[in-house]
Amino acid sequence: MKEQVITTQEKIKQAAEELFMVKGYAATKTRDIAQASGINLALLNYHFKSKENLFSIIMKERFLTFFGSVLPLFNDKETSLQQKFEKITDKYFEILRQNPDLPLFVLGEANKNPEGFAEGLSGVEFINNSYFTQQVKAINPGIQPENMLINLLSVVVFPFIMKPVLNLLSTQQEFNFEQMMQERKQMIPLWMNSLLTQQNENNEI
Amino acid sequence: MKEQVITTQEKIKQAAEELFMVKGYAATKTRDIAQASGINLALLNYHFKSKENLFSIIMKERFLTFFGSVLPLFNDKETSLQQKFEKITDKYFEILRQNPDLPLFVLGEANKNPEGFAEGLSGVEFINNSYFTQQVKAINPGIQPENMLINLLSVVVFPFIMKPVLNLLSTQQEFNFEQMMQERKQMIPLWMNSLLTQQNENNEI
DNA sequence: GTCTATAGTAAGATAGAC
DNA sequence: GTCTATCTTACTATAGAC
Repeated sequence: MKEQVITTQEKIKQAAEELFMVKGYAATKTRDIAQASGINLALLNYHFKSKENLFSIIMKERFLTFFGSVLPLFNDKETSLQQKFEKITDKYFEILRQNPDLPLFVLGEANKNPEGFAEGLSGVEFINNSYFTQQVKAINPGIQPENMLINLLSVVVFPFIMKPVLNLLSTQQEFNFEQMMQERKQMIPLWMNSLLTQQNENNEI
Repeated sequence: MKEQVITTQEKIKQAAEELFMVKGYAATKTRDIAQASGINLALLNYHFKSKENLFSIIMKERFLTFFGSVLPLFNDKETSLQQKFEKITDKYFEILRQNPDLPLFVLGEANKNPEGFAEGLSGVEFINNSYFTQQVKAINPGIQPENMLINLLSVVVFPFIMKPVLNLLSTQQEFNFEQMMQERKQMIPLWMNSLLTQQNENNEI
């Protein structure tokens, strides 16, 4: 185990990250960051030059956390579609459990500042005609592959985004977020499978 | 057609809504709102007392737009599950096409301020043991009904939230958001159907 | 590297004339 | 109802001592 010397820079970054994620850029004040870091306001500017710069550094790291480890799985030539569904689900659940505020932060910023967002993603291997796309086309040519990508990300990520809404449910009835997520993690690959292979029978229910 | 007299209050509210949605509360300055409304800063406070108050009014209206017209559909005793899937999808697509920034705004605020969020939703008929829930249990007791609720909302709403990400895709290949959404609107009810009725066969693909 | 003190500015809100 | 001008506070950033 490497010696855990937490530098001042690290302390500031961790505190800033927490605040930016929860309150957003504009609502986070440099004084709050300084206080949460246990250091002085001037020191923040000494280390990071400006609030804008500090934010930019953190944002790029978070973008990579959100996309970097998952997108490559789409292009893996060694795995079947079924395996992709499983691996992507597992990986994302792991990431999102540790960073529940990540999706809203990343997607919110992507919305407020699309240019900076695109720039922050330089270096990320993208979906562009990925192997995933080819596999979907091979199995079901009747569906746009992008829609399978979206379906998968939707059912994995969205529950974390709507957690506050779900918590409203839990005050009204017996409801357990963790228990629900466990079922999801297990079921999502099967669900994706049945989406992909459904035969448009449209059997009335 | 009623005479379209847009009052000053309306002008301010519309401008403020636009700005709050795109930039968020803290990043939106009262001077920006005044300018976008074509009126003066003082007049904003004359009509709405404070920025906080103006925001609170707009937020509550948006919460109702987002939840009010859709949640009752879950409790409709006259419609089958299949019909619910269709109606909810149609209704939400209609709302979200007109208000593409709505989900991020509502869910972002719900995250930053859960108390105010819950408060703003007083009066909304909720899912609490809805007829939808009973129908899901009847057809497939092996799935938590909340997870079907989440699945439906996920595949409907999440594409609007990740639109900026999808736009990145479109710069790399031929990709049309509208075309994709059309397929989704048509397919989502069928997808939901096959999720619900799948038999856990786990056929390898 | 870290602090105190302060400069400089931006933001929300109000006073008071019309 | 609407405006101009102004008050007051809060914020980012820097200067300068240690």
